[in-house]
Amino acid sequence: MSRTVDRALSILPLLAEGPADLGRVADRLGVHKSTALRLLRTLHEHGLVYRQSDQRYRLGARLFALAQEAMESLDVREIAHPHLVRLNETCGHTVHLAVHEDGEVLYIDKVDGRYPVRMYSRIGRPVAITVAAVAKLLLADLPEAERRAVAERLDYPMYTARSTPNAAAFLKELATVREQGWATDLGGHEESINCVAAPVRGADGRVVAAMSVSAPNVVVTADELLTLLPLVRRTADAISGEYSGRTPAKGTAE
Amino acid sequence: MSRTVDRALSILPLLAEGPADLGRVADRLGVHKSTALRLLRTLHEHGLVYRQSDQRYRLGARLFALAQEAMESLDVREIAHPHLVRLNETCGHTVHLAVHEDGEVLYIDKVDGRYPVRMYSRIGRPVAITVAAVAKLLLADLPEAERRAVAERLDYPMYTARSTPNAAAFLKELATVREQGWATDLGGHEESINCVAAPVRGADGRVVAAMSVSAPNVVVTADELLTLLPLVRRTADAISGEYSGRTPAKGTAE
DNA sequence: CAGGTGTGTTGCGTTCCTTGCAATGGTCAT
DNA sequence: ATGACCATTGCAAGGAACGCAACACACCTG
Repeated sequence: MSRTVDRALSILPLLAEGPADLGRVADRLGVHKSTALRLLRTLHEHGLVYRQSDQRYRLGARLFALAQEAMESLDVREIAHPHLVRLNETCGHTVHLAVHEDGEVLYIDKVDGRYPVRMYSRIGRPVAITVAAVAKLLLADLPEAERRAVAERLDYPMYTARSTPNAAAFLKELATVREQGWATDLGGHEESINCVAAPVRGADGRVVAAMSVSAPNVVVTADELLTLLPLVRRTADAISGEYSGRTPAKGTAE
Repeated sequence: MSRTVDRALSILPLLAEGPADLGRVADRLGVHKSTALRLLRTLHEHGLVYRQSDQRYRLGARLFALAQEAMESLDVREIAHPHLVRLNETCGHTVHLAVHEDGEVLYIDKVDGRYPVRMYSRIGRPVAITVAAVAKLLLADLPEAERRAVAERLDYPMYTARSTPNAAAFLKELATVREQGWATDLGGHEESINCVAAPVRGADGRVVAAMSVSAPNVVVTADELLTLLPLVRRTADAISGEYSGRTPAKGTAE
């Protein structure tokens, strides 16, 4: 909507790929160097980009601080965290918490399990939206029309043979998930990794977040992992209760 | 330098304080609502702000992803992490890693200790720059003129009775730190917490990062903590060696 | 139900800011 | 020294962002 701002902001993802010098930024933006320079300077003044000693530009410090503050204002995360830790201590597996935002699903918390899980998941990173159990839960809760719109818009990469192949299959899966109130990902992202997930709901019953437990095949089979479902659901419900103000949170004085 | 971009970027810290509606944003920026709307829309398109269900604006998802990627491109962090973990396992205390950027010092990694340390430190958060041991090391390495300039510009909040009171005292402390090649914070931030820190240096000898070990008085006295200094320095040196490419990093296959 | 107040949103003319060019200044090789 | 390459500056012209005012909409309130 605003060309100048639009260009300036386009610099950020560009720099996220790695440091770049002025010429490179100008080229990638398709603008004159002097233009790029002024944009970079403005970004620099706000601390969003940093000029390293070799004069190239990098993403800057303020970005961390902003992300940090944004993260903290997500109160689901604060509330859920101790529950995730407890669940992790009980079952030993990796636990994730994710939210939906503007057609993206992203992890906002993670507690690593005992067993190394080769998962490409990091806090703040977008989720493999077509296959992840948490994504299914979050999207399944959208109103019919929006769900359909999102499903049509997505790509369906075949990470494995069991990945969701297309929009139709995805919508069908979402219907199931919506029905049963929980979701799984059985080797749909990484061949050897299974997940089971449950929704966190707000006071109005809408799904505000989703949590999952992930474990590699070599440690527990999919069937064994499914036996954890009741525990996962109970944990999610506990978070829901606390989040919607029904349960008064015990001993979480921070 | 670019008014439009400048205004747009000013919205981000504003929203970091918490969600705000259009009117509020316009007021705080000192612009007309229609202007604020266009800026917010542009930010929204780039995913930097998110419009929540009550129509108010919040910081958005892309911010996390960007911060995440920025973090990953900091290769000191990658290299240092296993060393921090090892150090933490050895001594059991909380370990921090910090860098300097444009007059700010911020934590880029942290490994929590066994003993709960009531420290207001988070990854991505600015450090209490006038008292933190890591900050002293990073600033002590600046050229004389710049060091002086930064010192004059700072505020000197008295967190405790032992906080650095003013620029003169700070510069004196920096001189000492520069001389001895390590730094401490003995109750200068939190009455009951002591830290000891050592610098990580690049191939050219300049300080690129600093790491510290922090522990509460009730667990170890300041004197006891100081006995860890050789270990901390050795760890920092190991990171330095690996970072500057002298030591080939052992068994860190990702 | 009419009328008011608080929103967010749109169209448009004017102005000022952004743009790209060309020229300058620096730095590093050869 | 010389040339290549990069960042940086001043400037004139064109376009885009600005603020205004009017509209749309929801929510109270009498």
